[in-house]
Amino acid sequence: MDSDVLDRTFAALADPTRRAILARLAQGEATVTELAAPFAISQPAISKHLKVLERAGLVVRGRDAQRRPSRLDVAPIRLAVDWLEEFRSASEERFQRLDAVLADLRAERDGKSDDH
Amino acid sequence: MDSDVLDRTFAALADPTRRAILARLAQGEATVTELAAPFAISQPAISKHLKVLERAGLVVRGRDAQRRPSRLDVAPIRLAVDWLEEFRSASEERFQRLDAVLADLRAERDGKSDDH
DNA sequence: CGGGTTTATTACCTTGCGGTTTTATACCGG
DNA sequence: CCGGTATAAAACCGCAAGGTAATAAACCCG
Repeated sequence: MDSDVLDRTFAALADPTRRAILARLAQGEATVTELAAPFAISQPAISKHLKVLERAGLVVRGRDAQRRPSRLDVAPIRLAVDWLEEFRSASEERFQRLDAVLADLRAERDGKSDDH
Repeated sequence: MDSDVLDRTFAALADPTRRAILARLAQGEATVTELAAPFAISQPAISKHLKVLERAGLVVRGRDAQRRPSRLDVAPIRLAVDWLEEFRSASEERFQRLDAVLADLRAERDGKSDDH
């Protein structure tokens, strides 16, 4: 299912620490300790967050000796935005149809005949 | 904090049942039983999902006798899209800077022929 | 009033999340 | 080889999510 990707992506985004990590990674690669520095939580907690981001495909990890630098992959973000945009346009389309109906009613009331 | 809104919005979107409910509501108001019909889960489960969507501000509920029709509010969606777009543009901006650096390096190499 | 319909509430279960501390692993440099 | 550094893994905790079944509450209609 493609739905699982959205599940994991939205779930990954639903945490402020993880969003901050992503924002930091938007500036470029970073190691775990670099990522952990701004936060008041422990290093294993950050590693867990990274694993969540990795499972969502938002983060890819490399290897540089002891370090495991993380870098971004925005592909899942694109999928999420696509879903949101399609959803929003679907709901707006509905309002356009509603507007059309209201316009028809107005036209009929004002005596103008057959237009649809 | 404005972050809580994002937390709740992304968390609400991280469930396929809730995304389906939202897609259904994009077509117009619906009652709980109407929303529950397509799913194999019980009515209280749907009511719980609706409460999650309501807490995220994505759904507003009315009253029509026994019925509690749900309708959409896309405002939190807009916030989520805003965050995603800003994030994506931030990461892309970084790649532009990287491109600029690489171009500089190339220019220097081609110009001064002063390699090491 | 009383029965039917719609929805919410309650109590409960299981699973997973976000955090901790502690311990193990892997690697570098002197 | 040894000490320091960076990261992962394990075991545990509290708590909330997502589900169930059963019951209550609110409302219409005959």
